[in-house]
Amino acid sequence: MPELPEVETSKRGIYPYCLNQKIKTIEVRNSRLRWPVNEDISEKMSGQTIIEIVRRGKYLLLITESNSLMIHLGMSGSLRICEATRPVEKHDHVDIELQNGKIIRYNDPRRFGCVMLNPDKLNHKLLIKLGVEPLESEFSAEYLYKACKSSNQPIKSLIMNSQIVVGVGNIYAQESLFRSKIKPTRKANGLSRKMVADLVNSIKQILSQAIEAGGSSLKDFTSAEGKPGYFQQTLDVYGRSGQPCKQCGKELKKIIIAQRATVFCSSCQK
DNA sequence: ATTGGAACCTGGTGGC
DNA sequence: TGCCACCAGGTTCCAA
Repeated sequence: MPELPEVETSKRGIYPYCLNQKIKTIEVRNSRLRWPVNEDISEKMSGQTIIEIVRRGKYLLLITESNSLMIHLGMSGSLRICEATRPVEKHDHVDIELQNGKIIRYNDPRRFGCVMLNPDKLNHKLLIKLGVEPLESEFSAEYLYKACKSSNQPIKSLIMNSQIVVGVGNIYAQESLFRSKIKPTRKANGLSRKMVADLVNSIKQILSQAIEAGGSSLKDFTSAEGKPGYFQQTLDVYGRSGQPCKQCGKELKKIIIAQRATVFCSSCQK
């Protein structure tokens, strides 16, 4: 369940192995991802050096002199660094082989992610309309308050809208609303400045903590498991429907907002 | 224009 | 044990 922290952790995990490395070749075993992997991806990227690695929202860009590889982990994707001799496992769809003998291996059971050739770098169609980064200073109380004022949507839908702010998925939307004591169904335009400010702080806090937790598991990034461990962090509401609220003990409720399960405390969250 | 829902896909779980 | 329905998750796109 990759949210922004897992993508950031993946970036940090592969960074030391592929910065300034030349791409030898790209092997595509299954090109049928969210968008088909470009047929000429290996041809276009072979021999190019990765000069920069950028995360934008949940997209990861391996930037070379003339192109970039745009990777999204979707809902079940993961990256790992491994040796060329490592046996291929189920759902290992793409290998980016580097000159130093390492492989960046993309695995994605549900194939909702993508590996795309992108000649536009940050100007790609899918990136251009993304909202602000939640951990940057542009994501401020004023910014979100302004967005809220013009929206009649439930606040949960608004913070999950990537055109407003990127990287807040279903888990952290629920957690940040709990932490800032806001009911997920509240209309965005009905929130006070104070509530919005609290929400912004909660989102920043929770994402930073999750990245930290993921970072602490980075030593395992190349291990057999290959998965960042951010999800081990304790969650207050996500997936805890029917269990007692950690604040007040009342039973947590589950509702559906925009087809997404949403757990909250009807007593703590107003 | 804004919002709601469908679609993509697989693995895991719970019910019978 | 098998089979089936259902759910989870992120994002785009099409339809009210």
